[in-house]
Amino acid sequence: MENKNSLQFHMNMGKLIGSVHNMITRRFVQNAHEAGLDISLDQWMVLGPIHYHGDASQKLLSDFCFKDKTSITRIVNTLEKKNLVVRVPDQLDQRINRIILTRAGKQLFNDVLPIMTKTKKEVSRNIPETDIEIFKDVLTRIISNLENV
Amino acid sequence: MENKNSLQFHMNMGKLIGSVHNMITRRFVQNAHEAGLDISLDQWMVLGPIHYHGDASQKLLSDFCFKDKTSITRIVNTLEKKNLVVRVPDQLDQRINRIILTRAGKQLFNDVLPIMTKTKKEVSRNIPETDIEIFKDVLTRIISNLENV
DNA sequence: AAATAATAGTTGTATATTCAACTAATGGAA
DNA sequence: TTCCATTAGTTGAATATACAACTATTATTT
Repeated sequence: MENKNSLQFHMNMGKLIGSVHNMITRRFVQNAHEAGLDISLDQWMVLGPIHYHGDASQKLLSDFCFKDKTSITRIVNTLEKKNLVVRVPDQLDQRINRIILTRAGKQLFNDVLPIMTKTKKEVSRNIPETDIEIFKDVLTRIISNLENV
Repeated sequence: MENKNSLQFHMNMGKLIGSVHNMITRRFVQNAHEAGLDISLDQWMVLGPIHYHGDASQKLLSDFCFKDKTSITRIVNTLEKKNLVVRVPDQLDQRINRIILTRAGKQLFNDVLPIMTKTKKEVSRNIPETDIEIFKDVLTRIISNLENV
């Protein structure tokens, strides 16, 4: 583990991304927990679009979040169990579920916003804004490299 | 979903990193599968250090992979079930498991190396090397921002 | 030497992810 | 209009993650 090869392995991009992803997830949950809020980062990633859209279908959430429809099904299950959202069948197309925030869901959304801001600040501390921009740009390029193949 | 706020949400860093992480994981597994190999990215991330170190403890793997010791326990379980590694109790400290590659494990390691290279190439296609360097640097900085708090 | 603290791993519980296979509803083509 | 393909969502099985609580072993302290 002490030679050059191992260091190179250590710095592998996939591993770095995975580690950072896990760390951000953990930090977000911790910050939320300290504020007395019970929500995971993935639940938040789905709750956000539900809030902005108003009556998103699960398909839309799936596309928007780059998550499998299965994942959306299960996250919406969890949110529904917590009484944060409800599934309402679409009037015109019976295949579609419209996901609607409950009052508690709206409340939680507003409570979590500052947690998100705090987490973002902790994550990007001491990193130049220009590097953050390049960082996001690379992420976006990787997504388009892997998206439709 | 069509206004400025939603776009901003869409471009959220945590979400981007999560999406990219999932996409790379999926692509790696697909590439391995096409080559007739059955291994996940996380299994590979643990198998690599086992190979380089020779007789790594689970604690070392945990530190090295930025994964919880629980995760290591379970990934090693999986690798053991597949007869890729064995747990050997340390002679001096009975608390420690030494994780050793089997012949099949060494074989798989060598078979997977080109898959890793291929995946890396697909991921970083059309992205300038200088941007990749900044990208990795930002990832490393985020890790140190979140590591010991 | 005996009590206590620290370390290495495991197990239980809850959440998240993917793929494949499935149901149900919609839309188009013969 | 009937058959067929597509679309939206669910379910099952396998893998991965974190935290808390646990056992067993080693190290430290009094």
